[in-house]
Amino acid sequence: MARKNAQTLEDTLPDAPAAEPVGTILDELIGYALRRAQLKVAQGLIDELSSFDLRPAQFSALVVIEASPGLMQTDLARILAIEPPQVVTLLNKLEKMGLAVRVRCKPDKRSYGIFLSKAGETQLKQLKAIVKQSDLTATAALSDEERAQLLGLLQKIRQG
Amino acid sequence: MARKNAQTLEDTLPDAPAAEPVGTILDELIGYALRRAQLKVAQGLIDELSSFDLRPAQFSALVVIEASPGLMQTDLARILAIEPPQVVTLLNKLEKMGLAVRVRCKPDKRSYGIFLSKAGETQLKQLKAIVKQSDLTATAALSDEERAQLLGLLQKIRQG
DNA sequence: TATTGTTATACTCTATAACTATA
DNA sequence: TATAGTTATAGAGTATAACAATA
Repeated sequence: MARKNAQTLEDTLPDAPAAEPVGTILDELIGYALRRAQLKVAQGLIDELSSFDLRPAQFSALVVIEASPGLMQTDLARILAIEPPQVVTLLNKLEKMGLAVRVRCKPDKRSYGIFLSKAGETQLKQLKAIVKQSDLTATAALSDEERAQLLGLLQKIRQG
Repeated sequence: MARKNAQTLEDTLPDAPAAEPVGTILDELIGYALRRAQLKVAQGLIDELSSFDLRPAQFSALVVIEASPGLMQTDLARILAIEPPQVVTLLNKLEKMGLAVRVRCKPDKRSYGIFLSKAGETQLKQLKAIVKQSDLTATAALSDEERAQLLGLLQKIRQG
């Protein structure tokens, strides 16, 4: 099936296209390997979270809010490395779902404190278990030691 | 700077939000670490390629075409894990830039053979050096041995 | 009937500029 | 004047359905 072209113009062609770009510079690029691995892991997560009508970024936001209750939207934007307008959309969704709330309670009346609702706290407990399991499933080819290694290497890149 | 909220409603709050989601489940998720690392590496690459009016996917396509000259658009879609309509847009751009050509030369008259132009081959040589350097720069925090380790782990995930 | 390439379309993500209300 | 949040908008990336030409 993979041998049906390149008979006419070039008959000195290397080989039929493989299912993956093997033997090219792409194999040596961390960036390309990152993209392909991230795509795969993210897809599993997206599938899992879709049952809850949530996206990965929304889950991350819930986690960050739980860890820093009362934080401002600018904080959330900075921590998640997204832009303030994206935080607005994201929080509107979480508020509409009853998982988080904006509370106008700061000395600075321009800002809100962001908190999880009781329902949000409960939901997040369940979500964390599901997301952790999804992460393990997507990386089932790795041993626990390899996972720890990988986390360390990725964090070096992020901080370096 | 990181200590200016949470004085009113909750004074028993943990701590001011850090610059990164440290101490949460996000730190344990391969998926999250992948996303953040990929974002950083990709940004450097995008910046480098923008001088050539190219996107990362277009560079990848040039590499795959060089490795399998004469391949069909369906092959390219499968190898790069993108959808056929995206291949159309991508190839239109590469043809317009004079880097690649569609040649109607197959026994199957529905398909095209895709080839690099002479200019494309020349350009790609230069691009490969630049992209490789960008990849090394983005992962400057890693040793050569760590890079090889990381590549191996990422490919395990992709294939697993 | 199935496949190659294409068009049209839509939905998400991302980024920026401009507005408001506070400071 | 500067900042927090918001709105509007536009550009990519991604996915699907439907079509024309060919098999």
